[in-house]
Amino acid sequence: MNEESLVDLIGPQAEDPNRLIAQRHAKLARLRAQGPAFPNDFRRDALAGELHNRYDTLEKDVLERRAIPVRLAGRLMSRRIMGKASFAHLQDMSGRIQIFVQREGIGEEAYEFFKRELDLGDILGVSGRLFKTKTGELSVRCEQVRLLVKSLRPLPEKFHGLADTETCYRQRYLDLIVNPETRALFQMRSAIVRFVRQYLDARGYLEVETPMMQAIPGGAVARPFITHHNALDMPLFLRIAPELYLKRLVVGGFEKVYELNRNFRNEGLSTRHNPEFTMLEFYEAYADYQDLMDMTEDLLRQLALAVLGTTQISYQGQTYDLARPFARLSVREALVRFNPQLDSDDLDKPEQLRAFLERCGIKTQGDWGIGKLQYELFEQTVEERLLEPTFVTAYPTEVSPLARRNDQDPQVTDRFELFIGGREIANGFSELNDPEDQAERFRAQAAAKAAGDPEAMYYDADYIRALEYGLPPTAGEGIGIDRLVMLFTDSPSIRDVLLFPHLRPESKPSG
RNA sequence: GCGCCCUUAGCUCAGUAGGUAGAGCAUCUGACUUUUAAUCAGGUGGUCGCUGGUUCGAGUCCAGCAGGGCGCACCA
Repeated sequence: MNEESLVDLIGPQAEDPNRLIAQRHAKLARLRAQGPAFPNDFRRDALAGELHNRYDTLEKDVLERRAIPVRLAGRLMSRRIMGKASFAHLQDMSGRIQIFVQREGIGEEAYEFFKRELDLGDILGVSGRLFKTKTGELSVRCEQVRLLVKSLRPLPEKFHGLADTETCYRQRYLDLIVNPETRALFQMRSAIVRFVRQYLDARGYLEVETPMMQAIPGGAVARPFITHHNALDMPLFLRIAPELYLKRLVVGGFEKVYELNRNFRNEGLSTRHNPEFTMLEFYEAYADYQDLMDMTEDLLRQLALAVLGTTQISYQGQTYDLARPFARLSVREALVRFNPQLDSDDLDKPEQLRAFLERCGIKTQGDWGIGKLQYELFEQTVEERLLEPTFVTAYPTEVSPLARRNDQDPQVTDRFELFIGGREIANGFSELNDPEDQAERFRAQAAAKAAGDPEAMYYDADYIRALEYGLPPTAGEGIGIDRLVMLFTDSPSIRDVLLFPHLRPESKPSG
């Protein structure tokens, strides 16, 4: 092409510093000159993946005889031009299929257009008939090829794909176009979420939606995001958990409820933390934490079978078999087992326990009670070593402000956490439904907040009022969906399982 | 917030000892009617993240900044 006509056609865009983009702008300008450049009148009647499923096994000559007509649309992902015939691959939501374009088949003018004006990344609509090449690949012998959308930016390389992690996160659409593993991962995520919903629905649970914007953030120990409602001129908090609302619904008579949606916590980012993340919480009346452990074990087993086809899951080089019964042990047992130097009697002696923590290099605070000390020691010395699926039970009441006290030992709660691969996957407990006990624990939390702990809970008077009407004996549980997906997709970072993970803003979009 | 590492063509990556920028793919020109990382011949393409410093000379050495990755801390 000559440079004069290029500037005439498209003006300043011809000066795009990127020559590849400028060339495509020029092609689009020529297209505009001939009519609507972004048509929306092409209709397809087939998908690449479905055609493979149906016809890959059909004999070459049978396929040739039947001459099955198809209309397909998709993105041009590869192209091999050999004189008067060309092969290319179209990619749609279901996969890829090869198209065969001949001058003989679509006419001289259309073939020249195909050779001259199309680029990788363009979106095409084609019609033709199915056939198999001499190497046996199911393909479409095109009778028509239409350009539906001109792609103005070149795609990443066809062979290596897109490898730059930052670009994958910032421009996930590109990652999805060129990296089939990324597509597969997010399809897997969707399958996991779908299965979880079906599992709970089949057991009579009601899916509900409770407020994401709360006047009093509750249900977890974490810092909230704060926003402001203009008309009401009041602060609102993005929820850190739906827990207190879900239990209000159990008070209201929805005896099995769940919510699977986003929580927001104003804390650091890491390979395991994103400011917004997806949590499943479910509550069942007339059940206890033991019932939930059994159910969780079954859920994960069924889930693995459904989405992976096996109970064996591989995570970062380790294999775990979910078919084997999950280990169960108490916080106390775990502390003793993983801290052989620890005298188990010292677990109940604040001074000795604090000294032990300090010897382990764990910084303690003066207002920590025995429960907090035990919990910190557990987090620092046990959690990451719980590789095989393990339920840990009997968490200290001091660190479990919403959980029911154990009848034999009120210093601990009827609570469990599930660990797999050293990561917390689930947290559940028999719910505290004694309104007076709950009010007392809220007061302790509110005191801690007043004393400067930004993560301590607020006193939620309406929640206490709800409990005063009577919360049935109930068990509830939260499962971090992102971490579950990480586990099931062998992903080392939470960003790999979030379509659009949180990143600092780009200084200026480029490329 | 702290520590370590990374940033070179549209993409994937090289870049020696400080001496003025390379490959493959993509793109452009030409050849080619069953290719599939098509092939063959020829060409274009760079603010080496940004700013400053050292030096006769910096992609390379130093400092600051930005973005990213990993770890720590906080947390799920």
